[in-house]
Amino acid sequence: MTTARRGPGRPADGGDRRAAILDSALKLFADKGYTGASVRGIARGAGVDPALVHHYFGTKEQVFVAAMRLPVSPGDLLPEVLAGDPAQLGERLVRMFLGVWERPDFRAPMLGMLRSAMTAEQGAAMLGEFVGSALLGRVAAAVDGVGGVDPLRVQAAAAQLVGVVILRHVIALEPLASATTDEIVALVAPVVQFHLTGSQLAG
Amino acid sequence: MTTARRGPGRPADGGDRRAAILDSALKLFADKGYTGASVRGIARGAGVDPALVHHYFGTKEQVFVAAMRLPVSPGDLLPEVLAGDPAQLGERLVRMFLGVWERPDFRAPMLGMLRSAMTAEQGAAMLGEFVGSALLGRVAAAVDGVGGVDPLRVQAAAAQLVGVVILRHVIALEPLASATTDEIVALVAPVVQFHLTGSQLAG
DNA sequence: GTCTATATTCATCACATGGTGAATATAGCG
DNA sequence: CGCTATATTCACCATGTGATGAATATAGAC
Repeated sequence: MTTARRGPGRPADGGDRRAAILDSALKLFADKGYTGASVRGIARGAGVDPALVHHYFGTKEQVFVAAMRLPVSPGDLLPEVLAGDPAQLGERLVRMFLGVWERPDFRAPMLGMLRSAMTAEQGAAMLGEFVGSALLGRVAAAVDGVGGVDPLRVQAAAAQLVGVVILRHVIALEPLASATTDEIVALVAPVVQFHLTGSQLAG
Repeated sequence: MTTARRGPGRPADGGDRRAAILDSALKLFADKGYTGASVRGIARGAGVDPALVHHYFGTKEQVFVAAMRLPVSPGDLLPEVLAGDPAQLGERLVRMFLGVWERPDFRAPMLGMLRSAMTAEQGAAMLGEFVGSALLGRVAAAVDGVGGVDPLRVQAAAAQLVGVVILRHVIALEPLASATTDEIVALVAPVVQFHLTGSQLAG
């Protein structure tokens, strides 16, 4: 029996170590944020020497940006939401937002960025600026045709959504954490619609 | 000139080192969360040897609980909010909540707890349980007299408030971060009222 | 004035962190 | 075959971390 080699040198089996490292990094960054996750922990999770992490990605920061790549740029999802009857804008937005957070390939990196933004004060600014201009700005501009909406109103809508995600996916507060998407849409879509368009809100 | 002593032994001047440590700890925990703040950093901020921190408080965790003490228990503020015309419940709640976050003696510890809860997964559970049962539960029970409100609705209201605080005080997203309390109340109070009582919401 | 309690620092431990450079083994090309 | 590029680990380094125990100086009680 040829016992599995363990030591320096290229191994005979070509398991994809690089992918394993990315997986492990993704999970750890999502769970503990940037500072909470360690290169050694990532390596351990991938069953690999810490130096290999540096070999592939360079610095820890580069591991982070590599692991946080989203499968689709968030901005690319917006047109689909913004097109259509403005009276259902709120619902479409909430549905897309919650849906994206249900997909593991989105949720993990977004959790990582969110958790990191809460601590690494520099990351907070970056994320804030991105979300603020790249996403909220486009929503604001698209809502009203010409004038757009008061940015404060858009941010109030964003706050409602961010709050739901934090209570649901970070704090895991019950029953919110186990509610269905439809239940949450029913509660939150009218609020978002109200914030964005000032519509009446029926209970 | 009697140069200020520097070295071991009790100093002649009796500056309140203990309070200085608590101050420094509060600021650091608020800025960086539990794991991000270090005992050495706290000591440095207080102009003091790290061992003195341990001398006074024992472990880092005990420093944390000592520093996170709020001037008033949040539950004690609730009765004032819950009493009065139910039609203005949302506004009273939002006003109190935002007001509390403007007071530095509240904001610093709450930021510390929030930032820590986002990382130290154990802290998230604790905070979630406390907020969930001690606060939201009482609001839910008080709103409708007998039956109370669907907890999901209460948590949707909480999400709106939490989201505002995070965008305003953690991410510091403009213009939300610089908006006046009254502006935010105008936007958010109707939403909270809607969530809690299902009232109509006029734009 | 002596004695004890307390405030403060120093020296140190054991361990984790991010990172580097060299060693070693395999793959793949000529 | 030989040569080079690559994958992988090993052995370190400098620094930061929470924590402990001893040393030293003052305060306050008797």
